Amino acid sequence: MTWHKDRGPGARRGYHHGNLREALIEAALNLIREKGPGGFTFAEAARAAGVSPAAPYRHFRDRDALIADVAKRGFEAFTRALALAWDSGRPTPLKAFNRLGGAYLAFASQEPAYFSAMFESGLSLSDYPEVQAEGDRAFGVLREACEAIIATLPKDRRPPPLMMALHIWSLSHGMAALFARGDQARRPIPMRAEELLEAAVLIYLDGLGIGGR
Amino acid sequence: MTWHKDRGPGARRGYHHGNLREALIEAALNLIREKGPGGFTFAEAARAAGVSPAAPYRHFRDRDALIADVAKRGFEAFTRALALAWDSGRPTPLKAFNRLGGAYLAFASQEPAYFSAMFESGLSLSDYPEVQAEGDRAFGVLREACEAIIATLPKDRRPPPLMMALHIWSLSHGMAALFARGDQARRPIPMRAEELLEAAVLIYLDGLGIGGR
DNA sequence: TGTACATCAGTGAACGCGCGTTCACTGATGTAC
DNA sequence: TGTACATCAGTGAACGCGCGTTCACTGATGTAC
Repeated sequence: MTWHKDRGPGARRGYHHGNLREALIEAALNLIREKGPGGFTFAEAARAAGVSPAAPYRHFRDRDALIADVAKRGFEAFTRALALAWDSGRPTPLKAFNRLGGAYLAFASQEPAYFSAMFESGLSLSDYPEVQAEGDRAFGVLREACEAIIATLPKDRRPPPLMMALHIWSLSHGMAALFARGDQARRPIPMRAEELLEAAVLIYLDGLGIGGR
Repeated sequence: MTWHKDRGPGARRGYHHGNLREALIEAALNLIREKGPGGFTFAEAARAAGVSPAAPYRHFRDRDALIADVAKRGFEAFTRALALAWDSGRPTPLKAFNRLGGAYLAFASQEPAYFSAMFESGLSLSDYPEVQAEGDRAFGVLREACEAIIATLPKDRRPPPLMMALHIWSLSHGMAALFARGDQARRPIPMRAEELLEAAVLIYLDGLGIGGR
Protein backbone atom coordinates (compact mmCIF):
# COMPACT_ATOMS: atom_id res chain seq x y z
CA MET A 1 0.00 0.00 0.00
CA THR A 2 1.66 3.19 -1.15
CA TRP A 3 0.58 6.79 -0.84
CA HIS A 4 0.61 7.36 -4.54
CA LYS A 5 -1.61 4.62 -5.80
CA ASP A 6 -4.21 4.33 -3.12
CA ARG A 7 -5.69 7.78 -2.71
CA GLY A 8 -9.44 7.94 -3.09
CA PRO A 9 -11.39 10.34 -5.28
CA GLY A 10 -10.80 13.96 -4.35
CA ALA A 11 -7.71 13.17 -2.30
CA ARG A 12 -4.71 15.36 -2.90
CA ARG A 13 -1.22 14.20 -3.65
CA GLY A 14 0.45 17.41 -2.56
CA TYR A 15 1.44 20.34 -4.63
CA HIS A 16 0.06 18.82 -7.80
CA HIS A 17 -3.55 17.79 -7.72
CA GLY A 18 -3.06 15.01 -10.21
CA ASN A 19 -6.58 15.03 -11.58
CA LEU A 20 -7.76 18.59 -11.38
CA ARG A 21 -9.60 18.67 -14.66
CA GLU A 22 -11.86 15.82 -13.62
CA ALA A 23 -12.27 17.22 -10.13
CA LEU A 24 -13.42 20.57 -11.53
CA ILE A 25 -15.99 18.93 -13.74
CA GLU A 26 -17.26 16.89 -10.84
CA ALA A 27 -17.51 20.04 -8.72
CA ALA A 28 -19.34 21.83 -11.52
CA LEU A 29 -21.88 19.02 -11.72
CA ASN A 30 -22.53 19.21 -8.01
CA LEU A 31 -22.93 22.97 -8.09
CA ILE A 32 -25.22 22.91 -11.11
CA ARG A 33 -27.29 20.21 -9.49
CA GLU A 34 -27.75 22.34 -6.39
CA LYS A 35 -28.20 25.79 -7.88
CA GLY A 36 -28.81 25.46 -11.58
CA PRO A 37 -26.40 26.39 -14.37
CA GLY A 38 -26.51 30.04 -13.40
CA GLY A 39 -25.50 29.43 -9.83
CA PHE A 40 -22.14 27.98 -10.59
CA THR A 41 -18.92 29.93 -10.40
CA PHE A 42 -15.41 29.20 -11.42
CA ALA A 43 -14.14 30.23 -8.01
CA GLU A 44 -16.47 27.93 -6.16
CA ALA A 45 -15.54 25.00 -8.35
CA ALA A 46 -11.90 25.65 -7.54
CA ARG A 47 -12.70 25.79 -3.84
CA ALA A 48 -14.61 22.52 -4.03
CA ALA A 49 -11.62 20.90 -5.71
CA GLY A 50 -9.39 22.21 -2.93
CA VAL A 51 -7.30 24.33 -5.19
CA SER A 52 -6.44 28.02 -5.56
CA PRO A 53 -8.74 30.18 -7.69
CA ALA A 54 -6.07 30.56 -10.35
CA ALA A 55 -5.58 26.84 -10.89
CA PRO A 56 -8.60 26.18 -13.12
CA TYR A 57 -7.12 28.46 -15.76
CA ARG A 58 -4.52 25.77 -16.47
CA HIS A 59 -7.35 23.57 -17.74
CA PHE A 60 -10.15 25.78 -19.01
CA ARG A 61 -10.06 29.05 -20.86
CA ASP A 62 -12.97 30.39 -18.83
CA ARG A 63 -16.19 29.55 -17.11
CA ASP A 64 -18.09 28.91 -20.32
CA ALA A 65 -15.44 26.50 -21.53
CA LEU A 66 -15.96 24.42 -18.41
CA ILE A 67 -19.72 24.39 -18.81
CA ALA A 68 -19.30 23.44 -22.45
CA ASP A 69 -17.14 20.53 -21.39
CA VAL A 70 -19.76 19.44 -18.91
CA ALA A 71 -22.42 19.65 -21.62
CA LYS A 72 -20.26 17.64 -23.98
CA ARG A 73 -19.72 14.89 -21.42
CA GLY A 74 -23.42 15.00 -20.68
CA PHE A 75 -24.21 14.31 -24.32
CA GLU A 76 -21.68 11.49 -24.36
CA ALA A 77 -23.34 9.87 -21.36
CA PHE A 78 -26.74 10.54 -22.90
CA THR A 79 -25.74 8.85 -26.15
CA ARG A 80 -24.50 5.83 -24.24
CA ALA A 81 -27.71 5.61 -22.22
CA LEU A 82 -29.89 5.90 -25.30
CA ALA A 83 -27.86 3.38 -27.28
CA LEU A 84 -27.96 0.95 -24.39
CA ALA A 85 -31.73 1.27 -24.16
CA TRP A 86 -32.22 0.92 -27.89
CA ASP A 87 -29.90 -2.07 -28.02
CA SER A 88 -30.07 -2.21 -31.80
CA GLY A 89 -33.81 -2.75 -31.66
CA ARG A 90 -33.76 -6.00 -29.69
CA PRO A 91 -35.88 -7.98 -29.10
CA THR A 92 -38.33 -6.06 -31.30
CA PRO A 93 -38.09 -2.51 -32.62
CA LEU A 94 -41.28 -1.58 -30.82
CA LYS A 95 -40.16 -2.79 -27.42
CA ALA A 96 -36.77 -1.22 -27.85
CA PHE A 97 -38.36 2.02 -28.94
CA ASN A 98 -40.36 2.26 -25.75
CA ARG A 99 -37.25 1.58 -23.70
CA LEU A 100 -35.60 4.44 -25.55
CA GLY A 101 -38.24 6.90 -24.40
CA GLY A 102 -37.90 5.64 -20.86
CA ALA A 103 -34.16 6.19 -21.03
CA TYR A 104 -34.65 9.80 -22.11
CA LEU A 105 -36.84 10.51 -19.12
CA ALA A 106 -34.60 8.57 -16.76
CA PHE A 107 -31.61 10.62 -17.82
CA ALA A 108 -33.42 13.90 -17.16
CA SER A 109 -34.49 12.60 -13.80
CA GLN A 110 -31.22 11.07 -12.65
CA GLU A 111 -28.81 13.57 -14.16
CA PRO A 112 -30.47 16.96 -13.76
CA ALA A 113 -27.11 18.71 -13.76
CA TYR A 114 -26.05 17.23 -17.07
CA PHE A 115 -29.50 17.83 -18.44
CA SER A 116 -29.56 21.52 -17.67
CA ALA A 117 -25.97 22.03 -18.80
CA MET A 118 -26.90 20.37 -22.08
CA PHE A 119 -30.19 22.07 -22.73
CA GLU A 120 -30.59 25.11 -20.51
CA SER A 121 -27.20 26.63 -19.92
CA GLY A 122 -27.68 29.22 -22.63
CA LEU A 123 -24.48 28.19 -24.40
CA SER A 124 -24.42 29.20 -27.99
CA LEU A 125 -24.00 25.93 -29.86
CA SER A 126 -22.20 27.64 -32.70
CA ASP A 127 -19.47 28.72 -30.26
CA TYR A 128 -18.94 25.14 -29.14
CA PRO A 129 -19.17 22.88 -32.19
CA GLU A 130 -17.86 19.89 -30.25
CA VAL A 131 -20.90 20.15 -27.99
CA GLN A 132 -23.17 20.33 -30.97
CA ALA A 133 -21.42 17.34 -32.52
CA GLU A 134 -22.01 15.24 -29.42
CA GLY A 135 -25.62 16.38 -29.36
CA ASP A 136 -25.96 15.27 -32.95
CA ARG A 137 -24.64 11.84 -32.05
CA ALA A 138 -27.28 11.47 -29.35
CA PHE A 139 -29.92 12.47 -31.86
CA GLY A 140 -28.44 9.91 -34.24
CA VAL A 141 -29.46 7.09 -31.90
CA LEU A 142 -33.01 8.37 -31.93
CA ARG A 143 -33.01 8.67 -35.67
CA GLU A 144 -31.60 5.21 -36.16
CA ALA A 145 -34.39 3.82 -33.99
CA CYS A 146 -36.99 5.69 -36.03
CA GLU A 147 -35.56 4.29 -39.21
CA ALA A 148 -35.85 0.77 -37.85
CA ILE A 149 -39.46 1.38 -36.92
CA ILE A 150 -40.22 2.88 -40.28
CA ALA A 151 -38.72 -0.13 -42.02
CA THR A 152 -41.52 -2.25 -40.59
CA LEU A 153 -44.05 -0.27 -42.61
CA PRO A 154 -45.05 -0.96 -46.21
CA LYS A 155 -43.02 1.17 -48.60
CA ASP A 156 -45.83 3.45 -49.67
CA ARG A 157 -46.66 4.51 -46.12
CA ARG A 158 -43.26 5.39 -44.76
CA PRO A 159 -42.87 8.85 -43.23
CA PRO A 160 -39.61 10.80 -43.59
CA PRO A 161 -37.25 9.51 -40.89
CA LEU A 162 -35.96 12.97 -40.00
CA MET A 163 -39.48 14.20 -39.39
CA MET A 164 -40.37 11.25 -37.23
CA ALA A 165 -37.16 11.54 -35.24
CA LEU A 166 -37.78 15.24 -34.59
CA HIS A 167 -41.33 14.47 -33.50
CA ILE A 168 -40.20 11.85 -31.02
CA TRP A 169 -37.39 14.04 -29.79
CA SER A 170 -39.74 16.96 -29.19
CA LEU A 171 -42.24 14.82 -27.39
CA SER A 172 -39.67 13.15 -25.17
CA HIS A 173 -37.82 16.35 -24.51
CA GLY A 174 -40.91 18.33 -23.65
CA MET A 175 -42.02 15.69 -21.23
CA ALA A 176 -38.58 15.43 -19.68
CA ALA A 177 -38.20 19.18 -19.27
CA LEU A 178 -41.68 19.72 -17.85
CA PHE A 179 -42.50 16.61 -15.85
CA ALA A 180 -39.56 14.30 -15.43
CA ARG A 181 -36.59 16.50 -14.58
CA GLY A 182 -34.83 15.76 -11.36
CA ASP A 183 -34.76 19.24 -9.89
CA GLN A 184 -37.17 21.63 -8.28
CA ALA A 185 -38.48 22.95 -11.58
CA ARG A 186 -40.35 19.70 -12.18
CA ARG A 187 -44.08 20.17 -12.51
CA PRO A 188 -46.00 17.55 -10.59
CA ILE A 189 -48.57 15.50 -12.48
CA PRO A 190 -50.85 12.76 -11.19
CA MET A 191 -49.22 9.95 -13.17
CA ARG A 192 -45.84 8.57 -14.02
CA ALA A 193 -44.09 10.42 -16.80
CA GLU A 194 -42.85 7.12 -18.25
CA GLU A 195 -46.39 5.87 -18.72
CA LEU A 196 -47.49 9.20 -20.11
CA LEU A 197 -44.74 9.09 -22.71
CA GLU A 198 -45.36 5.48 -23.54
CA ALA A 199 -49.02 6.21 -24.19
CA ALA A 200 -48.18 9.18 -26.38
CA VAL A 201 -45.71 7.16 -28.43
CA LEU A 202 -48.25 4.38 -28.88
CA ILE A 203 -50.85 6.82 -30.14
CA TYR A 204 -48.33 8.46 -32.43
CA LEU A 205 -47.19 5.14 -33.87
CA ASP A 206 -50.80 4.16 -34.29
CA GLY A 207 -51.26 7.33 -36.29
CA LEU A 208 -48.43 6.19 -38.51
CA GLY A 209 -50.14 2.84 -38.92
CA ILE A 210 -47.80 0.85 -36.72
CA GLY A 211 -48.79 -1.79 -34.24
CA GLY A 212 -52.10 -1.30 -32.72
CA ARG A 213 -55.66 -1.94 -32.70
CA MET B 1 -50.19 69.77 -23.83
CA THR B 2 -48.86 69.56 -20.34
CA TRP B 3 -45.67 68.13 -18.98
CA HIS B 4 -47.42 65.73 -16.74
CA LYS B 5 -49.68 63.95 -19.11
CA ASP B 6 -47.61 63.71 -22.23
CA ARG B 7 -44.39 62.04 -21.24
CA GLY B 8 -43.50 59.02 -23.29
CA PRO B 9 -42.59 55.59 -21.99
CA GLY B 10 -39.50 55.63 -19.85
CA ALA B 11 -39.60 59.41 -19.40
CA ARG B 12 -39.09 60.70 -15.88
CA ARG B 13 -41.26 63.15 -14.07
CA GLY B 14 -38.64 64.21 -11.55
CA TYR B 15 -38.03 62.86 -8.12
CA HIS B 16 -40.75 60.29 -8.46
CA HIS B 17 -40.52 57.94 -11.36
CA GLY B 18 -44.24 57.48 -11.62
CA ASN B 19 -44.15 54.04 -13.13
CA LEU B 20 -41.10 52.33 -11.74
CA ARG B 21 -42.61 48.93 -11.26
CA GLU B 22 -43.47 48.66 -14.93
CA ALA B 23 -40.15 50.13 -15.99
CA LEU B 24 -38.25 47.54 -13.95
CA ILE B 25 -40.18 44.71 -15.51
CA GLU B 26 -39.55 46.09 -18.97
CA ALA B 27 -35.85 46.38 -18.17
CA ALA B 28 -35.78 42.83 -16.86
CA LEU B 29 -37.34 41.57 -20.08
CA ASN B 30 -34.71 43.34 -22.13
CA LEU B 31 -31.88 41.99 -20.03
CA ILE B 32 -33.21 38.44 -20.02
CA ARG B 33 -33.67 38.63 -23.76
CA GLU B 34 -30.05 39.64 -24.21
CA LYS B 35 -28.31 37.48 -21.65
CA GLY B 36 -30.71 34.83 -20.46
CA PRO B 37 -32.37 34.63 -17.06
CA GLY B 38 -29.05 34.18 -15.32
CA GLY B 39 -27.53 37.31 -16.77
CA PHE B 40 -29.95 39.69 -15.20
CA THR B 41 -29.24 41.68 -12.09
CA PHE B 42 -31.34 43.84 -9.87
CA ALA B 43 -28.77 46.62 -10.07
CA GLU B 44 -28.71 46.67 -13.83
CA ALA B 45 -32.48 46.76 -14.04
CA ALA B 46 -32.43 49.79 -11.75
CA ARG B 47 -29.82 51.46 -13.93
CA ALA B 48 -31.83 50.80 -17.06
CA ALA B 49 -34.84 52.40 -15.41
CA GLY B 50 -32.72 55.43 -14.53
CA VAL B 51 -33.11 54.98 -10.82
CA SER B 52 -30.87 54.42 -7.81
CA PRO B 53 -30.00 50.83 -6.89
CA ALA B 54 -32.09 51.05 -3.74
CA ALA B 55 -35.28 52.08 -5.48
CA PRO B 56 -36.39 48.63 -6.71
CA TYR B 57 -36.74 47.51 -3.10
CA ARG B 58 -39.83 49.69 -2.84
CA HIS B 59 -41.50 47.39 -5.36
CA PHE B 60 -39.94 43.95 -5.12
CA ARG B 61 -38.70 42.05 -2.13
CA ASP B 62 -35.70 40.79 -4.08
CA ARG B 63 -34.38 39.68 -7.42
CA ASP B 64 -36.36 36.45 -7.46
CA ALA B 65 -39.59 38.28 -6.75
CA LEU B 66 -39.04 40.38 -9.84
CA ILE B 67 -38.34 37.34 -12.00
CA ALA B 68 -41.42 35.66 -10.60
CA ASP B 69 -43.48 38.69 -11.55
CA VAL B 70 -42.05 38.57 -15.06
CA ALA B 71 -42.88 34.87 -15.27
CA LYS B 72 -46.41 35.53 -14.04
CA ARG B 73 -46.96 38.23 -16.64
CA GLY B 74 -45.49 35.93 -19.23
CA PHE B 75 -48.05 33.27 -18.39
CA GLU B 76 -50.81 35.87 -18.56
CA ALA B 77 -49.72 36.92 -22.03
CA PHE B 78 -49.31 33.28 -22.98
CA THR B 79 -52.82 32.45 -21.83
CA ARG B 80 -54.20 35.36 -23.85
CA ALA B 81 -52.28 34.29 -26.95
CA LEU B 82 -53.43 30.69 -26.66
CA ALA B 83 -57.04 31.64 -25.99
CA LEU B 84 -57.02 34.00 -28.95
CA ALA B 85 -55.68 31.26 -31.21
CA TRP B 86 -58.12 28.68 -29.94
CA ASP B 87 -61.02 31.12 -30.28
CA SER B 88 -63.41 28.69 -28.65
CA GLY B 89 -62.78 26.17 -31.39
CA ARG B 90 -63.96 28.26 -34.32
CA PRO B 91 -64.52 27.59 -37.13
CA THR B 92 -63.83 23.92 -36.43
CA PRO B 93 -62.10 22.33 -33.44
CA LEU B 94 -59.49 20.82 -35.73
CA LYS B 95 -58.54 24.07 -37.41
CA ALA B 96 -58.51 25.92 -34.12
CA PHE B 97 -56.39 23.19 -32.58
CA ASN B 98 -53.73 23.63 -35.20
CA ARG B 99 -53.74 27.38 -34.67
CA LEU B 100 -53.19 26.71 -31.00
CA GLY B 101 -49.99 24.81 -31.69
CA GLY B 102 -48.80 27.59 -33.94
CA ALA B 103 -49.46 30.11 -31.19
CA TYR B 104 -47.35 28.12 -28.75
CA LEU B 105 -44.38 28.17 -31.10
CA ALA B 106 -44.93 31.80 -32.03
CA PHE B 107 -44.84 32.81 -28.40
CA ALA B 108 -41.53 31.02 -27.81
CA SER B 109 -40.14 32.65 -30.89
CA GLN B 110 -41.38 36.18 -30.35
CA GLU B 111 -41.09 36.38 -26.59
CA PRO B 112 -37.92 34.50 -25.70
CA ALA B 113 -37.48 36.51 -22.54
CA TYR B 114 -40.91 35.64 -21.21
CA PHE B 115 -40.42 32.07 -22.33
CA SER B 116 -37.20 31.55 -20.44
CA ALA B 117 -38.46 33.36 -17.35
CA MET B 118 -41.49 31.08 -17.40
CA PHE B 119 -39.78 27.79 -18.05
CA GLU B 120 -36.05 28.07 -17.50
CA SER B 121 -35.42 30.54 -14.74
CA GLY B 122 -35.08 27.82 -12.14
CA LEU B 123 -37.76 29.38 -9.93
CA SER B 124 -39.27 26.92 -7.54
CA LEU B 125 -42.95 26.93 -8.41
CA SER B 126 -43.92 26.07 -4.87
CA ASP B 127 -42.30 29.31 -3.68
CA TYR B 128 -44.40 31.35 -6.08
CA PRO B 129 -47.90 29.89 -6.16
CA GLU B 130 -49.24 32.84 -8.13
CA VAL B 131 -46.87 31.92 -10.96
CA GLN B 132 -47.99 28.34 -10.82
CA ALA B 133 -51.63 29.47 -10.84
CA GLU B 134 -51.11 31.50 -14.00
CA GLY B 135 -49.29 28.57 -15.56
CA ASP B 136 -52.25 26.40 -14.74
CA ARG B 137 -54.57 28.84 -16.47
CA ALA B 138 -52.49 28.64 -19.64
CA PHE B 139 -52.62 24.88 -19.45
CA GLY B 140 -56.38 25.18 -18.98
CA VAL B 141 -56.75 26.62 -22.47
CA LEU B 142 -54.93 23.64 -23.88
CA ARG B 143 -57.02 21.25 -21.89
CA GLU B 144 -60.23 22.89 -22.93
CA ALA B 145 -59.20 22.54 -26.54
CA CYS B 146 -58.43 18.87 -26.05
CA GLU B 147 -61.81 18.33 -24.48
CA ALA B 148 -63.50 19.89 -27.49
CA ILE B 149 -61.55 17.63 -29.82
CA ILE B 150 -62.33 14.59 -27.73
CA ALA B 151 -66.01 15.43 -27.83
CA THR B 152 -66.00 14.80 -31.57
CA LEU B 153 -65.14 11.16 -30.95
CA PRO B 154 -67.63 8.38 -30.28
CA LYS B 155 -68.05 7.85 -26.56
CA ASP B 156 -66.33 4.49 -26.39
CA ARG B 157 -63.12 5.77 -27.97
CA ARG B 158 -62.47 8.91 -25.94
CA PRO B 159 -59.07 9.21 -24.29
CA PRO B 160 -58.67 10.88 -20.89
CA PRO B 161 -58.56 14.65 -21.51
CA LEU B 162 -55.76 15.25 -19.01
CA MET B 163 -53.59 12.69 -20.71
CA MET B 164 -54.19 14.14 -24.13
CA ALA B 165 -53.55 17.67 -22.91
CA LEU B 166 -50.27 16.64 -21.32
CA HIS B 167 -49.25 14.90 -24.53
CA ILE B 168 -49.93 17.95 -26.63
CA TRP B 169 -48.27 20.23 -24.13
CA SER B 170 -45.13 18.09 -24.06
CA LEU B 171 -44.96 17.90 -27.81
CA SER B 172 -45.47 21.63 -28.31
CA HIS B 173 -43.16 22.56 -25.50
CA GLY B 174 -40.36 20.29 -26.62
CA MET B 175 -40.54 21.67 -30.10
CA ALA B 176 -40.65 25.23 -28.86
CA ALA B 177 -37.71 24.77 -26.51
CA LEU B 178 -35.55 22.93 -29.02
CA PHE B 179 -36.38 24.39 -32.42
CA ALA B 180 -38.59 27.44 -32.20
CA ARG B 181 -37.19 29.57 -29.40
CA GLY B 182 -36.20 33.08 -30.32
CA ASP B 183 -32.74 33.10 -28.83
CA GLN B 184 -29.34 31.67 -29.63
CA ALA B 185 -30.06 28.31 -28.02
CA ARG B 186 -32.37 27.42 -30.89
CA ARG B 187 -31.28 24.32 -32.80
CA PRO B 188 -31.53 24.78 -36.53
CA ILE B 189 -33.56 22.25 -38.50
CA PRO B 190 -34.21 22.09 -42.24
CA MET B 191 -37.92 22.82 -42.03
CA ARG B 192 -40.34 25.16 -40.37
CA ALA B 193 -41.15 24.26 -36.78
CA GLU B 194 -44.81 25.15 -37.36
CA GLU B 195 -45.12 22.56 -40.10
CA LEU B 196 -43.25 20.01 -38.06
CA LEU B 197 -45.64 20.46 -35.16
CA GLU B 198 -48.69 20.45 -37.39
CA ALA B 199 -47.62 17.14 -38.89
CA ALA B 200 -46.99 15.62 -35.48
CA VAL B 201 -50.38 16.73 -34.22
CA LEU B 202 -52.07 15.29 -37.29
CA ILE B 203 -50.39 11.94 -36.79
CA TYR B 204 -51.24 11.97 -33.10
CA LEU B 205 -54.89 12.80 -33.77
CA ASP B 206 -54.95 10.13 -36.40
CA GLY B 207 -53.73 7.71 -33.78
CA LEU B 208 -56.70 8.74 -31.65
CA GLY B 209 -58.97 8.10 -34.58
CA ILE B 210 -59.67 11.72 -35.41
CA GLY B 211 -59.84 13.21 -38.88
CA GLY B 212 -57.81 11.54 -41.37
CA ARG B 213 -57.14 9.30 -44.08
C1' DT C 1 -59.53 77.23 -1.09
C1' DG C 2 -55.51 76.81 2.21
C1' DT C 3 -52.86 74.67 5.29
C1' DA C 4 -50.85 71.00 8.15
C1' DC C 5 -49.57 66.69 8.16
C1' DA C 6 -48.96 61.71 6.94
C1' DT C 7 -47.46 58.79 3.66
C1' DC C 8 -45.21 57.36 -0.30
C1' DA C 9 -41.37 56.66 -3.44
C1' DG C 10 -37.41 58.12 -4.31
C1' DT C 11 -31.87 59.39 -3.11
C1' DG C 12 -27.02 58.54 -2.44
C1' DA C 13 -23.53 56.97 0.32
C1' DA C 14 -21.79 53.13 2.36
C1' DC C 15 -20.91 48.18 3.60
C1' DG C 16 -19.10 43.64 2.98
C1' DC C 17 -18.71 40.16 -0.36
C1' DG C 18 -17.32 37.04 -3.92
C1' DC C 19 -16.05 36.93 -8.57
C1' DG C 20 -12.91 36.71 -12.53
C1' DT C 21 -8.47 37.43 -13.79
C1' DT C 22 -3.36 38.58 -13.68
C1' DC C 23 1.13 38.02 -12.05
C1' DA C 24 5.57 36.50 -10.63
C1' DC C 25 6.60 32.61 -8.30
C1' DT C 26 7.75 27.58 -7.16
C1' DG C 27 7.38 22.69 -6.28
C1' DA C 28 6.94 18.38 -8.88
C1' DT C 29 7.54 15.71 -12.88
C1' DG C 30 9.60 14.13 -17.11
C1' DT C 31 13.51 13.62 -20.19
C1' DA C 32 18.14 13.88 -22.55
C1' DC C 33 22.50 12.35 -22.17
C1' DT D 1 22.11 5.24 -12.69
C1' DG D 2 22.83 10.33 -12.00
C1' DT D 3 22.44 14.75 -13.08
C1' DA D 4 20.95 19.00 -15.42
C1' DC D 5 17.45 21.09 -17.27
C1' DA D 6 12.83 22.07 -19.38
C1' DT D 7 8.23 21.90 -18.68
C1' DC D 8 4.12 21.41 -16.27
C1' DA D 9 0.65 22.43 -12.81
C1' DG D 10 0.13 24.39 -9.02
C1' DT D 11 0.40 28.86 -5.31
C1' DG D 12 -1.06 33.05 -3.12
C1' DA D 13 -1.43 37.78 -3.18
C1' DA D 14 -3.44 41.37 -5.45
C1' DC D 15 -6.53 44.10 -8.55
C1' DG D 16 -10.71 46.27 -9.98
C1' DC D 17 -15.46 45.39 -10.33
C1' DG D 18 -20.36 45.03 -9.73
C1' DC D 19 -23.64 43.08 -6.82
C1' DG D 20 -27.14 43.01 -3.12
C1' DT D 21 -28.60 45.31 0.67
C1' DT D 22 -29.02 48.81 4.52
C1' DC D 23 -29.59 53.28 6.20
C1' DA D 24 -30.98 57.86 7.36
C1' DC D 25 -32.64 61.07 4.48
C1' DT D 26 -35.88 64.03 1.53
C1' DG D 27 -38.82 65.60 -2.18
C1' DA D 28 -43.49 64.82 -3.96
C1' DT D 29 -48.11 63.52 -3.41
C1' DG D 30 -52.49 62.84 -1.18
C1' DT D 31 -55.83 63.97 2.37
C1' DA D 32 -58.36 65.86 6.49
C1' DC D 33 -60.36 69.73 8.03
